[in-house]
Amino acid sequence: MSSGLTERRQTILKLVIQEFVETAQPVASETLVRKYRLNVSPATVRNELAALEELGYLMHLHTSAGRVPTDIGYRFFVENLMDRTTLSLPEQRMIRHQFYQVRGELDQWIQLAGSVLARTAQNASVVTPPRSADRLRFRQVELVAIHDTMALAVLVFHGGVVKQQTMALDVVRSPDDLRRCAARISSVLADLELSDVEDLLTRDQQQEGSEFGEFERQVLDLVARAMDAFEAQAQEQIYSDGLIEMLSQPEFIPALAREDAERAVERMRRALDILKSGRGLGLLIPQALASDGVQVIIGGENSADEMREYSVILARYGVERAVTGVLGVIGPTRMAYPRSISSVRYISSLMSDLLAELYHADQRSPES
Amino acid sequence: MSSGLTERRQTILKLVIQEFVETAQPVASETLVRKYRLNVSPATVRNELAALEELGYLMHLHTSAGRVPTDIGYRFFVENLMDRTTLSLPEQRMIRHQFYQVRGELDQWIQLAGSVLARTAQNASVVTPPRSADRLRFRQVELVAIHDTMALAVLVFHGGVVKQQTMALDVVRSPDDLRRCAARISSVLADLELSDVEDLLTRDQQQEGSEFGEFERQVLDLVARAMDAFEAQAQEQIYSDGLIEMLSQPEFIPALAREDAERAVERMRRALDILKSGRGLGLLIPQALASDGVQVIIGGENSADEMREYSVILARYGVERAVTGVLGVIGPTRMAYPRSISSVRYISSLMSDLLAELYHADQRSPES
DNA sequence: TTTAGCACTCTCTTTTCGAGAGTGCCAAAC
DNA sequence: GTTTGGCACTCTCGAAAAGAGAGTGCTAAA
Repeated sequence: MSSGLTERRQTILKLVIQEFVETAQPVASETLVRKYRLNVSPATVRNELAALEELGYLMHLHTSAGRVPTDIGYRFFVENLMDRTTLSLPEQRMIRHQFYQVRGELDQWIQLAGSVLARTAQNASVVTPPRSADRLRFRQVELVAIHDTMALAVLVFHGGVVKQQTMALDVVRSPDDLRRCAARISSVLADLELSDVEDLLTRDQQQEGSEFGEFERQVLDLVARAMDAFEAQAQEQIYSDGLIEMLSQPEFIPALAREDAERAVERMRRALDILKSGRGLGLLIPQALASDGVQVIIGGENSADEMREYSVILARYGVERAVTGVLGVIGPTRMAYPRSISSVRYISSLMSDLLAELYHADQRSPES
Repeated sequence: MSSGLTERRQTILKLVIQEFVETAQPVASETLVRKYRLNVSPATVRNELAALEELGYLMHLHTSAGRVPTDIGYRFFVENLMDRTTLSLPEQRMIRHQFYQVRGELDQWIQLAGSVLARTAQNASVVTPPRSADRLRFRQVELVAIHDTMALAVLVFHGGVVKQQTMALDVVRSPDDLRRCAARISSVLADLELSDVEDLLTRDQQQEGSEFGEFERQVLDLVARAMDAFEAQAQEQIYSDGLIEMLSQPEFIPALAREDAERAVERMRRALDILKSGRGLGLLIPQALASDGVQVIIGGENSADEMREYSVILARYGVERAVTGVLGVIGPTRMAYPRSISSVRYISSLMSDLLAELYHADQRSPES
């Protein structure tokens, strides 16, 4: 009978997980003894493995196969057994340098974060753009003529959000004309939210003589439409990268995953779907947005059924009370947790620092 | 002996291709007779199939399998046999409506074009953003304070290209201060290209007292850097979509593609790589940019070896002498050419019209 | 408690075999 | 001369069988 998780069993569990993560093959008692020079015989290890199985940390695919960790096993590993490493200093330096090279371009940060995460964790990555918890607030608009009957409206919102829209002009307008209109709108709408803008529009429509010229109304409509579109899609945007890295994991290679090739293909297709649609992640992201530190969700711990074979590692980044986003790694449960976690931790703190600079908050994160 | 491509042989070739495109299975003589109610016996059809094979239009995987089209067969089909259809009017209307809904947002056009192409052709799509053949020309800059020590620079270039950059401020600056600086820079750099900007910078550096203040120089540097970055990445940007659609084709499903599952997976991985890296497309796109009409590249006609099993359908879109891009469909050679081609043709002409409006060119494309 | 020995189980691979599909060819029919 | 029925031939595909190998679980001894 099992008498709990003794020291030695923990050691063996740790070795099984490390070995399995490395080789993607069920781990046999003899392999452990040989590879890690344990001072006991395979038979002893077998007894311990059987105990670990009974305790729920390992499982057996069939009688004559080695052991494979369960979700519970991984969980225990992540919480208690794992070496808490950080990325090596040269790696950190290289990553910081890459971010430096795209300084000033927030869009690029997101892409870069995704690509770095994917490369270091050798799995897929997800990044949501930094978002303010507040509603979008208007700041100013610039109107630039592209040619006689077409203008570009550059809308700037609080928090540095910029949106551009082209608009048709009913009549030819001089640059001065445009500038004057932009200035007027900018001052009228300054600091307003979408609902305020809409109120203003309906109020103006109801009274007899409109306060605004026809063109000004056109611009106002455009602003309202742009804000609406932005808020509508704000929640859903998830940038992802590293598909190829993830699909290079043995789980997706029938020759290595000892199983029906059929299933490997089906799995591939599903993984694609998860990343493209964000289904299965939907709940996790708001959750991560509301939590501190690095979240690790292992396999079936995730409520979404199609995610039962995947683990997700997420961390919030950004500046609290100003803008926050989520970034993380997603891959098969057989994942190099220490490396993935440290990578997520590092990138999130780096991004937080970068954003803090931008938002002038001097609350540097502990790491970095 | 074969005596050329008689009428009947052409009919049969057409049927074989249609049947194969539909079912993804080698086509047998009896199937043709039964399904298309030919008034000849299977034996006659077999003779014709043998002749078509000798002429190079069909091939045989092994003795007792039906016929499959060769690249040459597809080529002849596309040039001579294919029904030249267009998308149905309801489809056209729906697509136009979708574009209308994102009017004014060029970035969205590109995404939408990709998604529509992928859906109608049930294959992957590629779209390059519209680019001017000319170098980037500066138009104006706006500086907006994000907070005391951070500003957002919105750079507007000719042709409606907008780029945003954040920049750190060494000292606190008032909105007026920023506006004045932006105005100065805007007028100094107006209509200049990258090389001009760089010249101006070095020239200013060489003379004793700089013409610009320290802050102004900082903004100038930023402009130069942004223009450089833009031009560097301008060529390479390829947006792609429809991966899932393509990978749902039988070629990627081992159960349906009668062959080693191993190979299907490998093929999947390669397809991914092609779309992500754009390798194998590299040459095709500049080529399409220099050609009129819809380009069809079938299988091995493409010089890139990894593309031997794929066909690419490309068309240029945009306004000649102003901005042009390329869009198209990519998928297995067994592709619904009529539909894909008409879809590429329609979307490219639609995008051309939209851009023409933007660029005030009244050269509407023939279709649409 | 540990360990050696060994039977047992299950998978994975290879081989074999038969069924089925479809062709190619020949000789007769039109 | 073209078309067609008949039929042998070829090759694939799937199922079944057999053998090898891996690893366990159990037992009994150290």
